[in-house]
Amino acid sequence: MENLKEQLVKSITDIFKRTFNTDISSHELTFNETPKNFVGDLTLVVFPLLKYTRLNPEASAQTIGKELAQLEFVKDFNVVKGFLNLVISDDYWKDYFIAAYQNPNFGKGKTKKTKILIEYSSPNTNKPLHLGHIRNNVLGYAVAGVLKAAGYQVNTCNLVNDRGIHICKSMLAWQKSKDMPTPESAGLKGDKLVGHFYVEFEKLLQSQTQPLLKAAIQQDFSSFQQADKKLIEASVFKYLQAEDNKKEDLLDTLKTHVRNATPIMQEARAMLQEWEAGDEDTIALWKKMNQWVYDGFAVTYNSLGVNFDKIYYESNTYLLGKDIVNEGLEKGILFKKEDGSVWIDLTDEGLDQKLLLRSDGTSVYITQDLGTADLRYKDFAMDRTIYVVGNEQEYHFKVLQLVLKKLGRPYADGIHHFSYGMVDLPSGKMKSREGTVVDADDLISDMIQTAQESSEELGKTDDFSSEEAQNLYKTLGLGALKFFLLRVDPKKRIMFNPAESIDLHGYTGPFVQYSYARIQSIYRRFLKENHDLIIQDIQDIQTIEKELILKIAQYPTVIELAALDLNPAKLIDYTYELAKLYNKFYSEVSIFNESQEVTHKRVALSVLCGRIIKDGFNTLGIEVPERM
RNA sequence: GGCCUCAUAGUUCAAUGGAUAGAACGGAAGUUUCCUAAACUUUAAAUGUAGGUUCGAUUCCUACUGGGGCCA
Repeated sequence: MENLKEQLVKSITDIFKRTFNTDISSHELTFNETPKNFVGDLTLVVFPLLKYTRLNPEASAQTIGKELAQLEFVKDFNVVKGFLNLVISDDYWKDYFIAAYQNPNFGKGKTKKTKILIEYSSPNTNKPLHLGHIRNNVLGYAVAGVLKAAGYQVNTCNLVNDRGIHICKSMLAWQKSKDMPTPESAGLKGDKLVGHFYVEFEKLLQSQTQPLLKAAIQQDFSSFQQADKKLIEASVFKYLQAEDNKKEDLLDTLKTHVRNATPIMQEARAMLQEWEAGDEDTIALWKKMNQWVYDGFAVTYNSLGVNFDKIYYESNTYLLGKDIVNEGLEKGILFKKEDGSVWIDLTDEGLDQKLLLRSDGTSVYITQDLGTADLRYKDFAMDRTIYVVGNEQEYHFKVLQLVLKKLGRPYADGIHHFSYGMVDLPSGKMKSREGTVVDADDLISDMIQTAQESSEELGKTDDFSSEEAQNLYKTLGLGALKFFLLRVDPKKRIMFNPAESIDLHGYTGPFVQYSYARIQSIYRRFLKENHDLIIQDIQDIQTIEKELILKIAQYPTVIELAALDLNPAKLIDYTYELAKLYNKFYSEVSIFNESQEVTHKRVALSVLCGRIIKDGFNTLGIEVPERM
């Protein structure tokens, strides 16, 4: 198909040079697939070329069409308004099909030198993974797969946020618990156990905040420490004086200040300082609890089938970030305020001033990201870095890239924030405090369960061994889940309704998987009755077969475009269209009980469709079943 | 307050500025002596409002309305 378009572009450029005496560039030529209701395979849009032809649309199209009809593979053409529809000869499609069938790398892009590093997943270690993380992981894996398929040199990494106040909160709550349980003693996955104590901390914090807040609003500040008093007094004053419509926001601010002033928060901050100072007991506890979390994450990652070439830990990179901040100060790119905090001024870039190091010298998120960025470049020397991170952090990444640019980092221009939309519930955003978070492990097992119920109801697995059946349920359940997450444009938000389980019919993973299983069934039967598949003596191709070949011919372009746009949804959509068209083919024609030539041709066509479905799905991290 | 983003059938999603806006679910009506009916066929149903740019706008620009987010 690409080849075909290239040849057409070349011919048309020639025609314009010869007939109209102008040079036109290839990007002025737009080819579309001819819509169903018109005759043809490919359509050239002539409107943009009128300025060169100085003829009306019909005449222009006619002129070009007559010339193109000279080409061997252009069988016929017709003109409708400004659209030139080209009919490509059946021989061309037949040859294309045979070549594609014989090419084991069909669809793959040419090997490219560009090295790309993709960071995805990047969890915090204080809570278990939820549906939002699943979207991140599935997208990260799929983007990596698509880029590999397009020929890039791809590595993946995971940056684990393993240090900070949030971890200390879980640690502190655990210490305060009566029995200080382990995952074994509690019978819980490690990440769930640590997450449980994070929630416990929040409860404790809440119980300390409420009375203090009440007192503060009644202007009783006796329980606050001297250091907090000023800020809270001011905050209360503002709140009491505000007009009604601003009260809610100001109350939130006040609440935050009060939360920070509670004894429990002070304890947590003290623990973080001990950690940073390298206190042995604190470090030991931190290591123990993080290990529980990693063991838990490993289970979830394994179910999802994702993996990484390298895992970075912020505890190893945050100090590097501080060095970089110092470097920036020396170079005069950053500046220090009176209180000792370090900032960058980005007002010239249309942003504002941004904090890079707190007055007490502790690092903020971006400090660590600077350190990680340098370290990664040492490790991979990549041309492009793709950060798979939610769109709530767009501002953060703008700043990160600008800071690195100002510091003259060679990799700064290659940074790309792959900004994906949040997963929303009908009630709005997932909020852990309100208990509306959809847990990753729960959702995965729900999906597998749903697939099992559906399969059993249809009696599909009656003759399966129990291991085979379990594998199928997993393939289908995860296929449905991943397809559901990948089918939407990554930039857009996804709506997930926990009350309805993810569909297994229609525009879904199992639909495509079903087509694949059918194809395998056909191929198995064919192999029982035949030795070799002979495609050399194909005579002619029927309409539905040609439709399939045209769809097949789009595959390389789809891979290329999906990589260019970093959009796996394009590949998802394509696999669905191919499967749908195959199902139509399957119901319209019979494959066996035909002449040998026809049977071989249709089996080969089936096998090629199956190969593309499998290849496309595997690229996206989705499995296909041999039977279902 | 400043900045970013989204708005398409009842619902969830598509549509490099191109022809009569596609799918899926849900609704209505059909298909099984034949390779897997988790399928196939037919059918009803949508571009938030008002302007502008263009041969042509769901797409680009401006304002408005209504969601979501970020910064302090």
